[in-house]
Amino acid sequence: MGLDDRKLDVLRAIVEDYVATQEPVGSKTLVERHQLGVSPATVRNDMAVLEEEGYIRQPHTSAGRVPTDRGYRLFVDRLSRVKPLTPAERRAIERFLVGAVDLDDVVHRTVRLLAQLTRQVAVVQYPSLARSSVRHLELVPISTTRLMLVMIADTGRVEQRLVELPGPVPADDITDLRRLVNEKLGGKRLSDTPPLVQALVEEAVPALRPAMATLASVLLETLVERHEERIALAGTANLTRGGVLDFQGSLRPILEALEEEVILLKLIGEVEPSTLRVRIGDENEFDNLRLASVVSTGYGPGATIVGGLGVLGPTRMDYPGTIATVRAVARYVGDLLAQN
Amino acid sequence: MGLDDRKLDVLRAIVEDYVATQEPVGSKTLVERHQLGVSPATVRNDMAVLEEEGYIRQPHTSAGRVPTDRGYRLFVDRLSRVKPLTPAERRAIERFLVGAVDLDDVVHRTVRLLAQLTRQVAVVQYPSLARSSVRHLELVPISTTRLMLVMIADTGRVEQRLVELPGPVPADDITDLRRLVNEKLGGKRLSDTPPLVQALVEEAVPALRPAMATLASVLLETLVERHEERIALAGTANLTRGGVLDFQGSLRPILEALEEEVILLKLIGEVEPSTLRVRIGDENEFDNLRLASVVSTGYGPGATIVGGLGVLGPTRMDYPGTIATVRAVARYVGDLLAQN
DNA sequence: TGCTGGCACTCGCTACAGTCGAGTGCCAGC
DNA sequence: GCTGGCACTCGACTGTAGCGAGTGCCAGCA
Repeated sequence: MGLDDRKLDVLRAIVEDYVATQEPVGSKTLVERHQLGVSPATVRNDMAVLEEEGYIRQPHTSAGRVPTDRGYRLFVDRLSRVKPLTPAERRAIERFLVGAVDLDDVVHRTVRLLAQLTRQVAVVQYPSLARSSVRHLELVPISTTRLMLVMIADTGRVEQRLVELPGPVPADDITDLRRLVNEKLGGKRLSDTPPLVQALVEEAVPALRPAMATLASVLLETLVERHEERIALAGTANLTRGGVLDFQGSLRPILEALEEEVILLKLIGEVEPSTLRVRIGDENEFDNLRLASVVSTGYGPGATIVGGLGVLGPTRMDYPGTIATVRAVARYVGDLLAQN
Repeated sequence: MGLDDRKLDVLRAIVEDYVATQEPVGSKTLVERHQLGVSPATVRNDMAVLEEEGYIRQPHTSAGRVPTDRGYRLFVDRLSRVKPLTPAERRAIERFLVGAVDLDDVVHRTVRLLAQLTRQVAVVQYPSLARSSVRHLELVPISTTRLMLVMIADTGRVEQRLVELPGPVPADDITDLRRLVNEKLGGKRLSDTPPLVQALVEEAVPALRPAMATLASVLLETLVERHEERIALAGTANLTRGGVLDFQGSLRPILEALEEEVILLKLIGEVEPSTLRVRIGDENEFDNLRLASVVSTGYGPGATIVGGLGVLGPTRMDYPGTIATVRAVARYVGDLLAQN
């Protein structure tokens, strides 16, 4: 059962060659291109074992071998050697990210950078509101019964919602409301706020309670429960690299998945601290992504994580390179956020 | 040279059949499906003339005819009959757009609705800042040398930028700054503001001039000149309908074009009042879109136009249906904006 | 003059047969 | 346990043939 070192070498060689050439790789070309020190026949025997164990397969009887999802998994877990970024890549990252004026700017630059470096589809989640705390809440009167609630989070995230008040509220009262919400919610994590928000209503003077109740419900419903996450996407054109071969000729399921924020969030949003996740083909919980792999990680200032980012591509991707790039970009973005 | 009525009927029939079936249409099937009142041989003669004039062409010698870009153009201009929306479609529009709480919400719902109804790629431009006026400018202190500038436009558009002040500014002075900018810019069109913004600096008391100058430059550079437009996109998966036939099998150029905001803005952003534009294949100024058609129009409350929206699809698209849908959605969105 | 039926022709599509060659599995021998 | 040799498989490619949708042209007719 156990795969000896040479069999693992063979698997690694198969993965590397197939990723590079997109063509099923045979025993002869394998020994030509890699220093395996044995003959094609020996390699064939090893291949037979690898196939039996489910790490590689033959597209047709008289063709070379192709890695299976399971083969890529083993490759990623135990065989791939770390591929450090080239100096050019490091410079590209720095040059791309300095000069970002704004969280929006940071996110957009990051997603384009990732897409460009990995030549794949890149996805970046804005810092999650649930992981942010309130820096400031601003109430801007629009008319006597309408105001704009603007929330600024410590992560730089800014969200606004129109609030339709139950009745006219004079300017002085708005000031009171503003003071109260900032006093009670300022510095608090949004995920901890629901009880605090409820309490707010009780603490308001009776005259302000209806207005505060509306404000509270807007805060709870729209900022915390719904729509709270945002996503940026770039590089969809990269799906067409590698011709019709990847994704079995139909981009449709992939493009459909990319349109669903919910799916994207699941892909890159579930982040444990300092972990990088690789999901290969079937390991994805969405059927549409059976032919794709996702490399994702969390990012944030210092050790805390405020959001996720990652890339999506064909299972036949350069895992070591992609992993290195995703990790590096996440670190740079984290540093950038820490500076603010 | 002139095309008599029957030849135009033949062209119309060819376009309609080809759009419906995706297959080159021959003289025999044409007379079977349409009441042309003449024999296939006659139709063939007409087709020969239409081909000579460049309205249709033969993919290969022994195939049926296919409309050229020029043929579609004639069809759109003179032959297509208006196709009213079905009640179901009207209902879908209403159901989809009511309950939008927010400009962001309106735009997102609109773009998804358009994509769904037309089954094509939909593009919606946020209300242009250049066509909006300032409702309110809010300055929210973040630290002593930093503040968040939040601009609320009458179109509902909200933009914010971080402003790095040249030195510490006390809270009272912030209040003065806020009052001043609102006094001078409130109600003004952003496209008219550059001279006003310059004047602002002179009108500030000397102590506030440096801060005001920074503020002014942020206002000018980031709100007016750069990044001022935003775009929402949906329905890219629809590009894969019609299999490999449309777009000659390569979505790449299309996807690349869709990633460039500049291109999208050119496509749907250049709007003259109450005009609907159809650009067919070669008529597009971007090479990447040689195989695509774009149907776009402006929208806005009442007669004014604040932005553009439209759809992009294969040249072989249902022009009458698409045109009707785009027009209807634009009107509904305009009404929605007028209510606010 | 304009429409029509008839007819020969074109040419892409499909099916089929044959060849080639990359790649395999297996086996005997070292 | 590795190796060379060998028979075998099967996809890719090529060439041929028949089919059929569709055409252009022409003579005849209203």
